[in-house]
Amino acid sequence: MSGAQKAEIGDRMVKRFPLYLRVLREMAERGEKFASGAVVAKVLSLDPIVVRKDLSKTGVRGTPRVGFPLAEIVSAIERFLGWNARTEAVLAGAGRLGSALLGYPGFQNQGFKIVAAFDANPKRRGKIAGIPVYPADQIAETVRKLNVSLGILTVPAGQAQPVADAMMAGGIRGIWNFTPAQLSVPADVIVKREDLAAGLAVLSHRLKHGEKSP
Amino acid sequence: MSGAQKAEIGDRMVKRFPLYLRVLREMAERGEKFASGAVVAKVLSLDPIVVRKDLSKTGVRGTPRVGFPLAEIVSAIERFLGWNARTEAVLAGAGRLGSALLGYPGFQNQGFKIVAAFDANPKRRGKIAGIPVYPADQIAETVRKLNVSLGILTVPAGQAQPVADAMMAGGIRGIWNFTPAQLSVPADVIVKREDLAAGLAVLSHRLKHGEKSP
DNA sequence: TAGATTGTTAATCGATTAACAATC
DNA sequence: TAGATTGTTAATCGATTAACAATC
Repeated sequence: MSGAQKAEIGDRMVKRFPLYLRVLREMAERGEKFASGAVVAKVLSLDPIVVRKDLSKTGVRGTPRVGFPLAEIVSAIERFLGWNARTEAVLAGAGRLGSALLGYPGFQNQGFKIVAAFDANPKRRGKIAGIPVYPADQIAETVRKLNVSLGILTVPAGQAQPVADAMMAGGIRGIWNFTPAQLSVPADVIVKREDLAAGLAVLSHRLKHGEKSP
Repeated sequence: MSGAQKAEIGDRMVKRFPLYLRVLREMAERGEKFASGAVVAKVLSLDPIVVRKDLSKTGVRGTPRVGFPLAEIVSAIERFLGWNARTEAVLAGAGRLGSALLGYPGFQNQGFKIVAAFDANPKRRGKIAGIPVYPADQIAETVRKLNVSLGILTVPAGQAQPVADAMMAGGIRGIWNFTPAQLSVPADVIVKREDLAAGLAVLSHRLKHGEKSP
């Protein structure tokens, strides 16, 4: 309530930053040097006040009538998200969804790289999209050896907890959970659930009850 | 402010219903007849007040010390989400992510079925997971013929708008957009964006700034 | 009955929106 | 200068949390 830039940063805000980053990087690629929050807001159909306020959280100051210095604001957002340093991850469950993530090219824009995968099924061993797939019983050991802090779960729901346990035994600190399972983890491990059903629920509820998009 | 059950229903609430549904269905399968909000809350690590309040929105009344009648509450939630009737969908872009969705078995629990897919690449024609893949130039025509109201976009970002346009030309009313593209659609078409980058942003921001999971 | 659980009203909290002065 | 845009403070809104009476 007194320090430099207090005011908590909520998930809603954090989720908008990748949008800003994408637009701002595009503008930088086009050779522009400054970006006004107003333009970014228009492109993303957001309220300019929101954009202004969010961008101010990066610490970068804009200049009226001109906007924010592009190079600065881009790298400030990358720092803010932790996307400046490359984060390495492992993935467990090289099924359909797992393979899709292994081959997803967008991750490199997000300072994010999957360095190893695991699967219980011997048929899925070898390499997928250039990433080696190891047996599931090597998770803890490999995670420790590679010193990876982030794990992706794309295993069947029933396997989620034991596989998460193995990852944590290897020293994983964050889990991106694509299964519907409710994980139990110690307080210092961060879990982010990615819930397809939730998105579908919002869509079908709106479709049914005739609401408009936001 | 006066009618039966007013009080707007927000996205946050809607997103919780699939969680309830999963837990409640499991309990029903185990042969139980009643479910207390308290138990559901515990299983999902939610505040019991939230669960109580959400469930009351279905219109089903619980009885103190006993809970909610399972069969009733399950079908009320299904109705609420529009998952009682089967919703048919088409998918455009049968790449890695598209194929993963085509093969995703969980959709049938969600009253949701993909009946056709499209891809510009002739190599991807035929059937994937039993679902026929047609040329991309047949989108509008096929959507109209099958009378489908929901479309899934897993095409490259650059294709998103024209493909969405084709879907809408065929009469699509809701679009589940897995691309980072910002779609422009008429007011009566509902778009739900599924944003992997947003989830990753929340996770990496927490990992970086050492916050705890909620 | 006693105790657990529901349903509902009120209080708190956080995020969005509005308003406006500062500034280039 | 005039006008657009930033930065910030205040007002509004919605969601969560707390409190408690009702009831089985």
